[in-house]
Amino acid sequence: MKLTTKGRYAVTAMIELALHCEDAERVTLRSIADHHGISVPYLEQLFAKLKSRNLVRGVRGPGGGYTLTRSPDQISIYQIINAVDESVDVTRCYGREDCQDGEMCLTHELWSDLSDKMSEFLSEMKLIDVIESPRVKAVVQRQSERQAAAEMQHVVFS
Amino acid sequence: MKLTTKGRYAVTAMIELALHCEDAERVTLRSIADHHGISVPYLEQLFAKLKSRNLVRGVRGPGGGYTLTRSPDQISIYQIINAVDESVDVTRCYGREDCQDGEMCLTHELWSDLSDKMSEFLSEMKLIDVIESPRVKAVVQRQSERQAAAEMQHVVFS
DNA sequence: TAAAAACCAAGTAAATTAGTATGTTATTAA
DNA sequence: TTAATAACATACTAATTTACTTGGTTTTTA
Repeated sequence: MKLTTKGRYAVTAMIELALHCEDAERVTLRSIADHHGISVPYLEQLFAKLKSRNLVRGVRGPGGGYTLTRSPDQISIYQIINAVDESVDVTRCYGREDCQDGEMCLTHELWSDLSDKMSEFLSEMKLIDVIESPRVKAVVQRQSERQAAAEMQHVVFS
Repeated sequence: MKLTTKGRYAVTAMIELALHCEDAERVTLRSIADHHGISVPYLEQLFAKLKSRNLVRGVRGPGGGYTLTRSPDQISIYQIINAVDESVDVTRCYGREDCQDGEMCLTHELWSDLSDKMSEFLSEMKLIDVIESPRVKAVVQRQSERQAAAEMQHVVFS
């Protein structure tokens, strides 16, 4: 279990999909990139992994984009973070004198205990729990209002 | 909140101190380094931070080493991890168009929510909870048996 | 048929992690 | 009093990971 900004990017991106999954709207990486200041190819790398774990589905061509494969209550934060942050080497102690006879060393033991609890916690936390938190909802509300205004301007001037 | 191998090293080292705190025994960085295959100067870096957060006390000279400043039920895993992994920049979105007017953006909001829950979880988890877990205890038991045998040999041959 | 988007691969810059080297200072035990 | 031990300190380096860049191809829609 590792928790870094990389995982945060993935969760953030998945939230964007979750916010548009009701109307089955496709979300482009371009829009996520613009919204959060991440480069498109970097997102592509992350989405390749999310796709291989069957968390998202990609649709090519104009009007294309990504959607969730399941509803946001079926996808845990753990799954997302685990998809992009590949396995950490908890096995650093393997092959050392302290760890012979197939017995694992103290570090390994205790960290995997801790890691398990962490994983359990993040497994229970679903995407829907995050997007339904009041604070997040308030921000989404403000953003969609602002976006509506921007779109209106766009329609007028294009 | 960040969770990497660096934090794991720090927790591991603190466990070593916790295991010897009853008899007020001092633990040298040398012994931790040998035990876990980490370099002494790297541990020194970590312990400088642990010390500045007042989690450990160092005693110089022969017979010296480190001890905990408090009992293991007074030190949380969160405190340890936070001491060595300095603040992550959750503020990547500051200053962008989306985030004007002092309003924080969605990413920031949801990740800090997640981060808070994580921190809460790790704050509740004390050093003593880890060293008292049955699986960890079993390993400590085996190690101390083996160490006793090694020490006996050492006495005989030195 | 042109544009939009996913998809793909290789390389690079920046940051972080982990380690090395070379000290000094304080303390203890011989 | 002196040698050894171990904390404390600083600067540099190697390795790894993170984030980005570049330059494509393929698919699909308007």
